[in-house]
Amino acid sequence: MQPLSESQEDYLKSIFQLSENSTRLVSAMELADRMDVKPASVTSMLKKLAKLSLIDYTPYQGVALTPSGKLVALEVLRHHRLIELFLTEFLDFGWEEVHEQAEKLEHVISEELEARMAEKLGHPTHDPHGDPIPTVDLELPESPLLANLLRTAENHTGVIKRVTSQDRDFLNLLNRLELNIGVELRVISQERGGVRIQTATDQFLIPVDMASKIWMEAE
Amino acid sequence: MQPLSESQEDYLKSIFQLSENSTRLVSAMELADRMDVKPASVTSMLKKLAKLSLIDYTPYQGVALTPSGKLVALEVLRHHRLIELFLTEFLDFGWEEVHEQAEKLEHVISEELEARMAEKLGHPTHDPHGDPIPTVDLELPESPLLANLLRTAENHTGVIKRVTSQDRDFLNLLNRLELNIGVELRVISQERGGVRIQTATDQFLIPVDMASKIWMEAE
DNA sequence: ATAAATATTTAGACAAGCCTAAAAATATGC
DNA sequence: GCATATTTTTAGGCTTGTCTAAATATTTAT
Repeated sequence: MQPLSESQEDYLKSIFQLSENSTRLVSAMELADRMDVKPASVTSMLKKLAKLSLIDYTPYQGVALTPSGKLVALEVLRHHRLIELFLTEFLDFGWEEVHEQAEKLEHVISEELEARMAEKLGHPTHDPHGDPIPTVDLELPESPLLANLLRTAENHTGVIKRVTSQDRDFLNLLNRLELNIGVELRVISQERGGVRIQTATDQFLIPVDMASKIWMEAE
Repeated sequence: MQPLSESQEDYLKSIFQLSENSTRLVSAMELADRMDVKPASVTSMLKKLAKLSLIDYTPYQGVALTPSGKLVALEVLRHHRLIELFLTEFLDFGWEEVHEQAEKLEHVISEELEARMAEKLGHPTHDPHGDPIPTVDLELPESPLLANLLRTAENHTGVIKRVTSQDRDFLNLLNRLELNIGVELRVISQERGGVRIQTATDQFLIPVDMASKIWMEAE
């Protein structure tokens, strides 16, 4: 198999992530939005990826990864997440800074460099945002079942396990609130405006759209 | 100034390196050879770089960097050499492995990542091959005067300070001969076939084309 | 069920960076 | 100094990945 372009890798990665939590097909619009590209561009790339048997593409219906397309996506994701963790662990970057760097680096690191980073990091299973890192065999590691903060029972105490956003401003906000991966908090109440929580030092009402990005270990 | 493409950066870096040890202009052929591209492609890129005021280009004569073109070249070179050193120091790569990785990474690391690597490395002045690393102000550090092994006096004892080749096979050969940066050797004799040297453990006749890549601190 | 709205695809264009082939300029050898 | 060889440029073409505008398909709402 010939090497894929960075753009092709990005499309496959996006298709994977858009379909990760469902079995439905991914639409052209979704891809266009996420990749910040016009729908017409998506269509033309989808035709190419289909010709390479990396996706199953039904015009007007949507797209799904084939097994080999999924492997490519997982490989890129492994690079991305190892890089993010490496940058935080060895170069003192904050979790809010590493996504942008990783977006570029993920396409240019060799398998050898991937392997060395994994080794130095002790073959980690999760990146600084709590996202699972595909194994060297390109399987997603078993993650404990997580529950969204919006669905965490009142009075339950738990630990933040994952934050599903790469938005710098949002992550910066969480930094200032000391709401990082591993932090323990208690849900005081679920309210129409969001989730009222108690941390070691403070009480906050976390607005719905913020809370929806925060995941706790399931009870 | 808008961001340059990887290709443009590569051209500027090559022009810099081809003209580093002389004041003469760089020819299109030289560039085509070094960049593994046809001369016609060089011409068309030179026109673009000239329009951006990154080079002074006289058709049929050759090309030289302008001050701003030189800054770009030094920036890329700084990235390249910091990356090489980082890979050897922190990820256990050999000096023969790092050039290829750095060729790709040099174009995609942020200024922030450059700064963190420099800091972790203690603001180094030379890379694993003994090549000088441009400072953060984009000036080449003062290097002690070096003498080519071919021009090192018989019976002189000195230390290998620089190897001006990135060829994997050549560097691998030097590894097996234990002829690395910092190794002390004595020149037994300059011969028509090369340089006969004495290391801690062995005697070798280093062929001319190998010796010409090896540099010793000047006497 | 059909009209209106939305999503998708097609058609055609463009920029970058490469190519080949041919023309033009420069350099070399006798 | 002229003929030949070499180098460089021009002209035109190709691929990748994007775009806009228009055509077509699908979905939604009445």
